[in-house]
Amino acid sequence: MIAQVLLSLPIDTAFDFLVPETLRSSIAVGKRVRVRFRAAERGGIVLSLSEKTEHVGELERVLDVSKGPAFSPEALFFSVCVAERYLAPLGLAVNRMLPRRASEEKGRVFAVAQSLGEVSARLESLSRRAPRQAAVLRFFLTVPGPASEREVRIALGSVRAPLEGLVRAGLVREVVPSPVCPDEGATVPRDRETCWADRLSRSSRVLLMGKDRWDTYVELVREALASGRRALALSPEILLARQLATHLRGCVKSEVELYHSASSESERGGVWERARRGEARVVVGTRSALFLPLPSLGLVIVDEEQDRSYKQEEMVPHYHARSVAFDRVREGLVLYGSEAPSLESFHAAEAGKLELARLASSRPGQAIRVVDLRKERAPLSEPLESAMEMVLAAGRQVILGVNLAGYFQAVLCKDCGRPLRCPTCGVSLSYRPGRGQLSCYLCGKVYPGLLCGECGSRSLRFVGMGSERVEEVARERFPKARVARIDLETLRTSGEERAVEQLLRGEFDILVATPMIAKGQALPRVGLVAAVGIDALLALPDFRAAEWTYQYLVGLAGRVADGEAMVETHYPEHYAIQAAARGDYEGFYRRECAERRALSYPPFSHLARLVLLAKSDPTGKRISAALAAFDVEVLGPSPLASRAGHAKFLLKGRDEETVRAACLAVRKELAKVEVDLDPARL
DNA sequence: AGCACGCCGACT
DNA sequence: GTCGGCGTGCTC
Repeated sequence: MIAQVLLSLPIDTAFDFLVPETLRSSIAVGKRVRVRFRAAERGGIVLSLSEKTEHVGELERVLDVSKGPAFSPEALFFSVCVAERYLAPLGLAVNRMLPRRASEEKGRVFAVAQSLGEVSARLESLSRRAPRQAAVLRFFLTVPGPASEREVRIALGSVRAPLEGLVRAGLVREVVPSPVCPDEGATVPRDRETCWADRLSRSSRVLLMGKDRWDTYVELVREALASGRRALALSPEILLARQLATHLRGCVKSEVELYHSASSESERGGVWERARRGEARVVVGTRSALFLPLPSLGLVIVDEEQDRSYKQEEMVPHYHARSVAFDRVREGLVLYGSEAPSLESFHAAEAGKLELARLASSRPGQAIRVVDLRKERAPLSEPLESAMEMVLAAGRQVILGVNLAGYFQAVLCKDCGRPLRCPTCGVSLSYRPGRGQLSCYLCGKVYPGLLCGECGSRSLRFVGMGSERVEEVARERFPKARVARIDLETLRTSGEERAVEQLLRGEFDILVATPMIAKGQALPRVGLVAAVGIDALLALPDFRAAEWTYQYLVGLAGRVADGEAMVETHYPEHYAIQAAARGDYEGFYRRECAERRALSYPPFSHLARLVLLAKSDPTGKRISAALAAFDVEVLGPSPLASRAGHAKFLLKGRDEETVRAACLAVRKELAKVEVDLDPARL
């Protein structure tokens, strides 16, 4: 027997290895194996098994078959398709999707059996009476979803007795994976105008527009479970995934698993294996959850489908979860949800590639009041300040959405005019007023001395409003209000859990937040949201800047259920702001389509972004020459801000296939070229 | 990836 | 003359 193995190397080809007699019963397609390759031991994944080999010469033998997480053949096939579609080296890409370790889940699995309120109420008395039980209970509160006895034991030592005690007290219950779906027979409302049951049974792709989409998700998940199939819901980021998982847990009887990149390797491995064994029926996660080996998957939800986080930028494969989700299920429903869809998706709906469904029950879009900053002071204009006063006086909350973290949005050199950037990250430097120094918020590097890195000038201009500065201004103007701030930095220091808790419990009067706040459910105690400093977003050098602006404003306004939304801008006439103010998606869509069509940008073309790393071709001559044979428009080479000395190209082509072929030709000509098909930003 | 091989520029 | 950079090819 011979195994074709994809090694975790940046290579496309699989290599043949001999399967020894002793491993024949344990080896299978999708399993992780160890092999000897080039006199070193390496890991790999079994792509296929056969009796023959094309290889001339001796074959090495498979050394070991892992007992840890493995692909199902179907999930492996999907992963290979994604890697190929995005021109990623198969070996690396596929190996990356499979978690390395799984918590050895021998033994029983338990979960909290009562509501959070009930548990916390009982926790206090338990702490005095039975401290071990209290410790175990606290452990369950810190982990998302159920935990095995072994996991608890690793954290707390021997826990057999306290666990039994908690089960007797009814606070914790054992989770028994049953072959029968627990939601079978659950009543499903069928009086909706759209009959989702039909859509689940055949293959459909739907774009669902509107607010309050979570009710529909619940209905669909129940429906999928009732027909004995699995459901997967994707969120653009961990925070939202966690909230959606909590919501679903309260609504469906099945366990809801959470899967994302911040979970530990063994947690991910645990979910992966429960998925493969068919025990995980509902999974909520970020984009990587798409590769879970869920058998008979009947429903994939892509919530906030317009979000850029669905694109994997930092690692290969540079896949777009929204695009590949389309092909994740054969028989079943892929549902894209958004209140302000991406142009690509709405265009697909117009072209008949997606069915369009609108939530009739949905509340109308929140109107947004536009404040003209040419007549008002920033960041807190007079209309905004008086609205804040009223809302605060009524005991309700205010959210100020700022586009950038840090103090100022940029520091410019007065002499050479350039914005000061971090040489390694390419992003604008932030100014720390307390310490009087410049630092990079991405890598954290501090640049001593207030001077321009390019020309050495000491005369600098500080422009725009970062979240820290807005926070400071808010504190000055409203000294009695509790002012909180959420951005990457506060999340890092306080931990996500606490930040979200604080947000939901509402321990603030004024919350200053970066765009991460501009998605998710409405917050009941919020009476006013305001977009402050939106102009920097509108001015971004990316053809999607207007789309992002529209989506940001709609998302931010969506956080207020009953109250007011405002936007401050120097450019109130801009169509993105005007359309967002009216809640007029289609008005925005038509206008934006005209812009995109004129310059043939997506959805009227397909793009690829090439980054030239080879030193032998610094001007990109060879690339330009290789591209000449293809029907693609080539923009560039242009210098890459994030990596000094490198150049980038942008390719535009009529269809994805043409662009991919052109990229392939470039890589054949010059190996050291990074290819990003379908980039989410330029 | 990591290593061997082979090709051209500046150096004890 | 070579040392060494980098680009290319190969690995079961």
